[in-house]
Amino acid sequence: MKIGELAQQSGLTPSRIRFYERIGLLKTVERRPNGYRTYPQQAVMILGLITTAQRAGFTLDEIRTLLPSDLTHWDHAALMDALTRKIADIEALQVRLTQSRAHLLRLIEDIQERPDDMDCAANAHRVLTNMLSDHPEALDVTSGDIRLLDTKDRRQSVSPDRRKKTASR
Amino acid sequence: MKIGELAQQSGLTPSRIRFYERIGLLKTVERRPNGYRTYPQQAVMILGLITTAQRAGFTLDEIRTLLPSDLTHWDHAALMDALTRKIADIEALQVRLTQSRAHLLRLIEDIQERPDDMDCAANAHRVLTNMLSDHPEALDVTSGDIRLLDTKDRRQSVSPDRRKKTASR
DNA sequence: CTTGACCTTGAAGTTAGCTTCAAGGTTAGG
DNA sequence: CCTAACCTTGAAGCTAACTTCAAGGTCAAG
Repeated sequence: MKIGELAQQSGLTPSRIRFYERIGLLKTVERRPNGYRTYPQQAVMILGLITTAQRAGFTLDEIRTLLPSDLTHWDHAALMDALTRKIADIEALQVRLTQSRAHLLRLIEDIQERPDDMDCAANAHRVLTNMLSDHPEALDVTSGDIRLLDTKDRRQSVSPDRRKKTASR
Repeated sequence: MKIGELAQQSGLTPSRIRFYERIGLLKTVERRPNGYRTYPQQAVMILGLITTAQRAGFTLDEIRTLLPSDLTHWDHAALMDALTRKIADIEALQVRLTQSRAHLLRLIEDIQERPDDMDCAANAHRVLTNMLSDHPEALDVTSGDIRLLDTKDRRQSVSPDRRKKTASR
């Protein structure tokens, strides 16, 4: 099977498949005399596996370390471990989302609850003050590193702009 | 207040504050004769507001369009609309996470449920087949664009690698 | 009058996961 | 023989939200 056909059958683009090969997620495949890649039927399954894992929140890096070159020889322990940790990540994210949602709902209520005798400017100030004093860290779940989330750990190492919450509290 | 002090009080880095100014999220501030930026006390609140909004899942772009130059003059309708939509986004993501979690749990169970008379290779194949036939689109929530999620709409326009699910199903 | 902690700027780097481009070789059909 | 639809490669571009770098100005203390 040439790359175009594999693309059709897997639902991915050829560029994506070549990309996966480049980063070592797919092992280098056989070539025809003319240089064209030739894939075995199994490749469809591997690609399906990869996209499924991605949807479950695994990064390509994680998938690469878990995927054995031989699909029948998995590292059972590592796999179970990864699955378990990913579930924990998802749960942490769920907690965070629940809090965010609640926070937004409270905010909406708070905005609508303007006392009759208060003008918009004062109300804006009231709401803002409420909001900023609201989450005394509550939302700071600083969750695990699940890639469904944009949690790129923005902490710093040792660098020019080295302060960030130096003092206070 | 100079930028360093604002950084301390807000918990952000100076580079980040300057960056926010560059992209038009913060309006250009006053300068001292020597070129240093000078911030009013209010700036702390604005930055707090921005980071809070970010944690709730708003992108800087969204925040920019919602933030009025005068903190006491909000576009009430647009704000409510955005908040409501963000809540919907969060809920969509929660649905997706619940499905992912369930999927992973089922997978773990499935792996452990190996029939006594089956070897690991065959079990691997069984599990894989199960998994790939499992989600007949169920996980394809293709949720809203909440930035907590890595949902960069990978659909294509008109391009070289123009096929992606041309036929099938 | 030197040191070091600030401040300034514009440009380039980072991460993840791809896509797009440029410049070409191959092949099947008419 | 030509054309269109494939295939190849390496390099560069994209997005978001920053950070880092280089090269330099400012200022208070000792």
